[in-house]
Amino acid sequence: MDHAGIATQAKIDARLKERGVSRYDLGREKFLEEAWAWKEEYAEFIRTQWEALGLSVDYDKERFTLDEGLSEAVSDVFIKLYERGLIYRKERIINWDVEAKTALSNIEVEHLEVEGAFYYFKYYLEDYSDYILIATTRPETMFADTALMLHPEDKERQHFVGKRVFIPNTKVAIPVIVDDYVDREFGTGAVKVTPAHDPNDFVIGEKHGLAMPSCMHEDGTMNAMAFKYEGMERFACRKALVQDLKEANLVEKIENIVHSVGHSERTGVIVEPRLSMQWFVDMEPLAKQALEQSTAKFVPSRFEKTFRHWMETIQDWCISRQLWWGHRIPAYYKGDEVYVGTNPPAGFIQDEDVLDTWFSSALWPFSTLGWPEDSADFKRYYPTQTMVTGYDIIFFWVARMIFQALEFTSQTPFEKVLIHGLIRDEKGRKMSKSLGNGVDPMDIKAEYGMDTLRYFLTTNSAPGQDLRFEMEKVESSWNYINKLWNIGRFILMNLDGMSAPVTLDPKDLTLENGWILSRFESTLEQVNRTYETFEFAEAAHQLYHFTWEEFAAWYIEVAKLSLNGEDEALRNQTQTVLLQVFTNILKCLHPFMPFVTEYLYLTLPFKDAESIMIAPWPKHNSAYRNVPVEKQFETLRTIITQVRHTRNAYQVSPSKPLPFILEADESLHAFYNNQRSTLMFFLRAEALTLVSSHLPKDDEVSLIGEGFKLFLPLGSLVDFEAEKLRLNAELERLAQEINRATKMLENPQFIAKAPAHKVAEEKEKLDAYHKQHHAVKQQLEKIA
RNA sequence: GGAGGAUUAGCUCAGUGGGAGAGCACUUGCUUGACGUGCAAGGGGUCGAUGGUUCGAAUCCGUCAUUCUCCA
Repeated sequence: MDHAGIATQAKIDARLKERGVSRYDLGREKFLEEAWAWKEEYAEFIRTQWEALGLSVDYDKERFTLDEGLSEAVSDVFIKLYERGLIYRKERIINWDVEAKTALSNIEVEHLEVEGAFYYFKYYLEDYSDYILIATTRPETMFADTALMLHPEDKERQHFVGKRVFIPNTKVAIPVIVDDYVDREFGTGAVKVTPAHDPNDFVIGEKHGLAMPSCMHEDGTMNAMAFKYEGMERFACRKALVQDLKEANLVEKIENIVHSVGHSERTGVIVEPRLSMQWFVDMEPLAKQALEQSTAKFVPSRFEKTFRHWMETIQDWCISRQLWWGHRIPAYYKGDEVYVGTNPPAGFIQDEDVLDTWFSSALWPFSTLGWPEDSADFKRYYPTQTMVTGYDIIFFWVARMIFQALEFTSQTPFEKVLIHGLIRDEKGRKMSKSLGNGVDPMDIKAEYGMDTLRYFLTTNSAPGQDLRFEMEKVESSWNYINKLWNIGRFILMNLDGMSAPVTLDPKDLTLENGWILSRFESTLEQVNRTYETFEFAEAAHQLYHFTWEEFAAWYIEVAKLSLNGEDEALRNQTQTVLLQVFTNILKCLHPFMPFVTEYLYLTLPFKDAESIMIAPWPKHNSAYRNVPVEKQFETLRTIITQVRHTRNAYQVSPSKPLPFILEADESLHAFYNNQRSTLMFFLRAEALTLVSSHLPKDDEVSLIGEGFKLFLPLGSLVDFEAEKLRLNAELERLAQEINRATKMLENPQFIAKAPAHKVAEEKEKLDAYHKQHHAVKQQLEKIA
């Protein structure tokens, strides 16, 4: 956890306000006591959430950025950077948050388009003989103007140079100077210089040795320089001032514009550029080093560009904050003397300010492991493997961790950076407090359980892509978990008479047992591969499909026959397969839904560990891979599906027993006889006649596939003409397929350039299509 | 001004060189001994437009359009 300097201090200030006191009444020491109490309270709250989320982290290694060890690391790094000349203290224009009353770094400022105006004011010469027109968007800063500036080649207005003009409606006169910094094309071609209120003007001010007064207090109200406006809030002052100048006929015009204005990411207020003394990190050498030496691999890789571009255009980092909650800067002053270190000489007083929270977060990968001590954890775990965070945190955290790690440990702190998207609301909007469209994970937990939320989040997110919160998908996740639950229930209800798992010899497996074990092998392969590459949604999709469409919809249904049968050996084999495959599914799903998988795992008998959390990951067993068996089972599936389809199309009840005639090559009769009971059950057959050739009749529907022709005597239900149309349509479809494959295979370029296995694949397909086409054609001829 | 996403079924989104996929919604049927939170069978898409690379492009490259985000 980090100490979230500004946010936390704001919370505590608010709490104190309720009690009618301010932090200044309390004093720094008492205030920090309050802050620590607040921290303890919220840390406990966060821990409760980690637990609720089922985070499988090493809870013993919890750290806090203000812990003693981490604080030492911060101090150490500050001092070393100072000694290396990479930290300096200077007066600069920084981004000032008038509400939090502290400096911010550049990236804590959010630029928003807002409606504003260009105000054109008249700056009269001291003798009122003429005036210079100046356009400004921030009238209220004019009291701190210290010069007007013209371009050296501005011939028309050369007579102003060297004279003085009045700040409008005041008796304050400022000089007119020249500098080719002025853009003659922009605005009125003349600018006012307000060094303490604008970064560009500050540079000019330094160059020309101008005074740098500020006309505002730190809370954004006007000071004595603003005369009658003293004490007014800056924007109230702007309004009153413009009104007064209008009345004094000092406003030429007002042009409404939309422009980009910096807002504090912390408090939302408009940031005030303010001249003040702050500590900075000199970024150029650190950024250069990071760009040259970082070996961190971003996933998805395009974020590497984001990182590099930011590093290439980086500005110095303002690290001091005018707060009490944080790491106090280890710098001490006595008059003009500065001491940076841990043992200040007598009479030196420590800097009042603290460091940016991110300054300490940047050290996280190594400070949490005991650095700067050469600790056992540091030796063992550093550098780390994977950093996981959102793309909005790349600048704040990832980039800073990388350059600090390279500077202080000479290593990239992690191998990979996994970047995820943000969760948006149902309408695709960013969740925010002001819109009130946030979703509390604990609400979802209360209604659907945490597994549902986790599964929804992980399976609906593509790498680096935002995710829309959708209740339908949450429900769909919940349905899936319910399905798993019911599968578990079914298995438990069907383990009667099982004393122990039996050895599964691939040679002795029933067709369905061989099929599901083979299918699990290829599923596991995909799951392992996609987990490795962080494609979690893909891994989950594979498991979802396997669980629902293959294991539940087909395997379990077929397995019911042996489970309810008389053959004990067969039953035990099936029970073992059921248990083995289901346990493996649970293990593979455990990272997505830890709670329900653990519960089901513990409920099952013959488990291989005390908890699924420490159970071994499913192992590959290539002996189970069996492509011929998969093909055979596919044939059964095709036959059953086609019959179901036909019943549906002819509106024959799914349960009405029918006689079937199955025509197949002699070589396949053994197989079909073997599967006779399965076929008869799923076809709801009153009879199944196996023949080598069959002469079809008018009242039969014929279903033709690879390796079979199936005839259903549906009697008067059969519309002879409709059947012909259907078969012709089938013929047409097959002809198209043949055409496509033939064209490919006749293309010499394809044969020459395509990979051999693709060519072989197409040949196989073409072969199969030819056979089916022939069979359907024959059928049509026979019935015609 | 610079950079990067997105554009695929009615909706929300995956897929990223070899015959268009999911969830939800929709249509038809089902008191099937785990599950109606379900079961079975379906319908629905010239993958934003255009040019190119390739034997082959939704997928790679160029241009344009619409839209979102980040940086300045």
